[in-house]
Amino acid sequence: MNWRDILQKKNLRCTAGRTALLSTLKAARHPLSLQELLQKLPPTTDRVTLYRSLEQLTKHQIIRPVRIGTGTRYELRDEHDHHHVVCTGCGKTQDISLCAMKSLEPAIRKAATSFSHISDHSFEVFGTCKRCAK
Amino acid sequence: MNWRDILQKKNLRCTAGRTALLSTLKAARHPLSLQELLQKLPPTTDRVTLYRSLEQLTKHQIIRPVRIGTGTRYELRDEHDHHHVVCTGCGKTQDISLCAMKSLEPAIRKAATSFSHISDHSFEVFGTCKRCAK
DNA sequence: CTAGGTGCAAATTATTTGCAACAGT
DNA sequence: ACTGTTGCAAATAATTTGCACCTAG
Repeated sequence: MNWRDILQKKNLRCTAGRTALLSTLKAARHPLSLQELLQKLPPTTDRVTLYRSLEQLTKHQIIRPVRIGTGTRYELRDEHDHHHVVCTGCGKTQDISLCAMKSLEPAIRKAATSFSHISDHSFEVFGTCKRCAK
Repeated sequence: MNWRDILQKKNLRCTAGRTALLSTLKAARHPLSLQELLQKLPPTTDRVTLYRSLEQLTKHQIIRPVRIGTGTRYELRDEHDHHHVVCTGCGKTQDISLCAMKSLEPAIRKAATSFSHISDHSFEVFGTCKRCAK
């Protein structure tokens, strides 16, 4: 499935900026901050447009904000069977291919008594990478 | 153990501002944003001082930043056997008294091959509260 | 054609920094 | 006293808003 189809399915227009953004996120294989995106995307990319694209794509569940350290980063939402380990020293992240929700979901649904339904979750693990530990 | 002891143990000075901040976080029983803190703390509280206090207390592991929705909120770090369910509609949070790390830790340590050690984690669940679902 | 998107300017808001005065131990 | 903390002013950076123009469908 290409970007065009994904966008159209949500009634979003397929523009050059958006496909560039999505491809960049895809290529990165780990969450990118606004800053990082501005660096990787063509220099003509407008800050404000990027803000708005991220907002739209997030709202339509195509990407997901991941809150790491101080800032927010974004990743494609398609593969959510993994989480991240983040180095508190240098910010480097490594994927871990397990999903916290898989095992915990039943208990959480039972515990979240004042909630009507659960839609998403975020799980980040923090530590020190071998490089920073030296 | 009172705030004075906790602060002194970390070589931090026990000031009125800090104890007020800690007591407020304690009383809230759920993570508070900078905004919320400014509201709850005495009106003389300085924004900048609050930023710096939060930074210090975070660095010394007395409090912990929790990234929810758009912003960052803070909570005491003492009881970490719970997580939060956050309503994406109104921001309301409910505690769930289970710890994601308990069951997942062994698998995570094994998977995080490029990490020297794991220090912390954050786990947030998003959903819609019954009120917003209507 | 026409509603959704974009780009630029400008307003807001959030966060950081420098420095002199102050307070805890 | 000595050093960490605070408060204020001011610089920076981040995010939002308005509006005219553009473009995918």
